Amino acid sequence: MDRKDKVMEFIAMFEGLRRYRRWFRDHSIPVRKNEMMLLMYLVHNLPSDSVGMQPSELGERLRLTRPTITTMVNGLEGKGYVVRLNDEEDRRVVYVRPTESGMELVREAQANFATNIGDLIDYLGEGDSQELLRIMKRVRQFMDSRKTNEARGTDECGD
Amino acid sequence: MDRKDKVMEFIAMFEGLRRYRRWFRDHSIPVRKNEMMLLMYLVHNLPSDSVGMQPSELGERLRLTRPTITTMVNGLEGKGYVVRLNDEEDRRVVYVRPTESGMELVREAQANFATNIGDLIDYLGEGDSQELLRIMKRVRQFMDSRKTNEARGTDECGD
DNA sequence: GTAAAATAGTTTGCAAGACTAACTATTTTG
DNA sequence: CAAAATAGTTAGTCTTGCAAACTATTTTAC
Repeated sequence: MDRKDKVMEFIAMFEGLRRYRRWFRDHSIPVRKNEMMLLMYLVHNLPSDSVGMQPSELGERLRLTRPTITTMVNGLEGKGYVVRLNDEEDRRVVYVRPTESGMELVREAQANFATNIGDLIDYLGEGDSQELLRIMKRVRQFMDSRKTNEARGTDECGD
Repeated sequence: MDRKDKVMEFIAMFEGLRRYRRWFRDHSIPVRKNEMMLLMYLVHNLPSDSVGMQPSELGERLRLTRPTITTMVNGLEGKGYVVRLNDEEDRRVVYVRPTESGMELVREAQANFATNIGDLIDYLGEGDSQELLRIMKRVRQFMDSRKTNEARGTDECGD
């Protein structure tokens, strides 16, 4: 395959993927989709011994800027799905922590997500879905290294 | 791996990817990114014997609604990168066609895209990049079949 | 052969998502 | 201790994309 064609195929692939969230547009959930994603990330990736995750760390993990995280956390906090906790050592620091009701919301939403994404996993089969995850982790690694290189000298992720 | 974990991994994968476009945020290009994507699609997928592509078809291919396509075409037309042509047989129909300057813009932008995505392809290597495209085509197939099932009885793509 | 339905595209108005720049409050460093 | 750095927030804005309602044309059904 021609190099240029391959680049175009990659672009088409990424474009097609960007709108995957519509699969599980669920009007019944009481938070926005990006808030739901943040909450799910938090529930699944918060170490059990940890009091919460900092907005700045959430931003890095999800590739979003801090102001964006602030807005999302505001929404979730207003509805009682997360709480903000202050660090008494370093009073600049805030920890975000899901509440019981936040964890419950994630459990409910997961049935919905699992149906759609589960179907995809079934469709792909064990081999290809495993393989996809493996390769996509490498893509993510590439993205992260690229971001680090470009972030020199700027306040934040810089783009 | 637990089924629920796998679903979460897929979600994290998709989320991380959604913002891939920032790689080639190029402030020098004189159109919006979504307009650029439309233009690239048009230039690369318009059969050489065809006078242009209909907005409705563009919408299907790119998974966007017709009003969205209208807006994007307006932007591109205003800057002279595409033209609208009327079908004399069926006067409801419009064809969108890139101009010379539109094709030139795509050629220029491609150097930029090729650098970034080309680096990714190099990073992944021949095997994994080929494999990724193959699996992602299957993901897209799944998405398309899913969309068709849900679109029954609605005006348009329905979500 | 015309009235109703369907189709193609557009206009309008809006909501979600995410950004930058500028700000406050704290902590670290020279 | 003053200056720089860090964490988070606020304010304002831009992009993307949608749904609903509209116009114009063509097809269908009686």
